[in-house]
Amino acid sequence: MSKYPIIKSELKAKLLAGGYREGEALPSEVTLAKHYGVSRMTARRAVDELEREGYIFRVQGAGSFPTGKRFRQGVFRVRSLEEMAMAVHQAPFTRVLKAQIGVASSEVGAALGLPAGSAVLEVQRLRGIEDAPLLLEERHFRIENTERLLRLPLHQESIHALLVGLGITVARVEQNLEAVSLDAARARLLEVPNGSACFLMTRTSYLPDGILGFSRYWVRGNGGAFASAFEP
Amino acid sequence: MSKYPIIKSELKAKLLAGGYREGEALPSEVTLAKHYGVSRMTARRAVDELEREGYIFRVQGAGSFPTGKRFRQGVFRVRSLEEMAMAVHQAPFTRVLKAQIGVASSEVGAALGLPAGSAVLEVQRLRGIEDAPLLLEERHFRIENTERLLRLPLHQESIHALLVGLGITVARVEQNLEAVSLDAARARLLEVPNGSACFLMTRTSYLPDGILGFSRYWVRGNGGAFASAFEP
DNA sequence: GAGTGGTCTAGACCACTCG
DNA sequence: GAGTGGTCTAGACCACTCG
Repeated sequence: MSKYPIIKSELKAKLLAGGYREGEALPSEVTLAKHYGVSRMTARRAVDELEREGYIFRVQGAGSFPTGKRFRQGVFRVRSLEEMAMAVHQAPFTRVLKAQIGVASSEVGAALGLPAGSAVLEVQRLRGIEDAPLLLEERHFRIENTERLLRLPLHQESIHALLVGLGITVARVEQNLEAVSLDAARARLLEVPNGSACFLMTRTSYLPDGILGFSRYWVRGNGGAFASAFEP
Repeated sequence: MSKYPIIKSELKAKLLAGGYREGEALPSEVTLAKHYGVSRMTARRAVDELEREGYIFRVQGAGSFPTGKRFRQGVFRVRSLEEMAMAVHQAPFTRVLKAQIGVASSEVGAALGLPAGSAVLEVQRLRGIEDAPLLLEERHFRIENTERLLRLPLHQESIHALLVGLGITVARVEQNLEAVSLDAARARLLEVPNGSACFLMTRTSYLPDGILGFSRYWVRGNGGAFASAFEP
C-alpha cells in the first residue's frame, strides 16, 4: 500500500470539510513529511495531486492554500452521448451494470448528507458509441421518492428525464471536472490500460429543499487531455 | 533553467511529428535518464507530464506508449462567455490586447502549415465576467482573406461571426483540451498565481480546402479542476 | 530473468516570501 | 534570516510484462 494517497485523502477530507480558511496555509511539505514519517518527496506528491485537481494552489516561498470558491463558474458543458454519436454517424449504447438499493460509502454518504452505511439507490451505467465504451456513470440518490426509478427503463439516455416523469424536479446542480487516474476495476470497464488518466466529473443535484443525488462520471479521454472535431 | 521541460518538449515534438508509431514504446525512463544525464526521477517527471496531458499512456512493466487517435471524440463543449455571465447575472467583458500582422512562432507555424517566421494575423483577447478575467484567447490566422478582420470590432463576442460576415466559412474544427501550468506572463494577465494550473484548449479551424486558423484558449479554472453550478 | 514503470528515501541547493 | 515551495540526485525495493 503506497503512502501518498493516505496523506492526500486526509488533506482532501479536511479541505472539503472547510478545515482550512481562505488564506490559511496548509501544513508545509516538511511538516507533513515529519507528521506522516515519510520523505518530503512523498508528502509533496500528495500535495502535487491536490494542486492538480484544483483543491489548493501553491506559492513558492509562502505556502499551499485552499482554492477559493470564486472563479468556479463553468466554461465547459457536457455534450450528450446522442449528440456525440450523431456527429460520427454511429449508434450510442447504454448498458445498465447495477441498479439497486445499496449502502453508502463514506464519500457518497458525505456528498448526500447521510451517515456512511445509509441505504441509497445506486445506478451504474456504461455508455459509449458502437462497441467502444466512453463513459462510466455512477449515480447515488437519497431513496425518498427515487426508489420508483428501479421500475423504469434505465438504459435510456436521460435519467434526469425519468426523474421529471416521476414528478421530481431538480432545482440546482453543482459540478466539478478534474483529471484523475482510473483504478483497475473502472479501467477494465472502460477498456483502457490500468491507471489511465481520464476526466472525472462529479455532480451533486439538489431539490428545492435538500440534496437529491450525487453522481460521478468517468469520461475516457485521450489520457488527461481530450480532443474532438466538429462542423460548426 | 530546469531540466525536465527540455526532455518533455523534445519528446512531445517527436510525438506530434508522428515519430512513434502506435504500439511502439518510447525510450524507457532509465534510457532517458542516461541520455540526458539526469536522475531517473527527473526523466520521469517529463514523462509524467506527457502522460497527464494525454500524449502517452504507461503500462507498468511494459513501457510508455503514444496515445492512439481513437477515442478522441469530444464529450465537453465550450459554453460561451455570454451564457456563463447570464448564469451569474453579471456582465461579460472582452479586452483586445493585440490585433496585428505578426510573425509565426515555430509552434504556430507548424499548426498553420506555414514555415516559422511567416506573416500571420494575430489576435489576443482577455475575456471575463465583471472585473475577473476568465480566459485568454490567442488566435492566429493565415492572412489570405482574414486581414480585413483588423478593421472590424474585435471586442465583440464572436470572431467566428465576423468571419462569417466576411464570407469566410469554417468547414471543420479540431479541438483538444488539456491541463497545463501557466507561464508568468499569462498568469499575470489572468490574475492567478504564477504557475497556476489551467485548462488549455487548442483549436484548429479549417476551410473546405485548407487550414484557416489556430487558436489557444487558456481557461482559468479552479486550478486543474473546474467546477460550476447551473439550474437545468 | 531482464527490463519496465511505481514508489520511496535522505539528502542537497535554489528562488522566493515574509516579518 | 527563517521558512517555504521547486528541482534534482543516486540510490533502493517492488509489481508487473515479456519473451
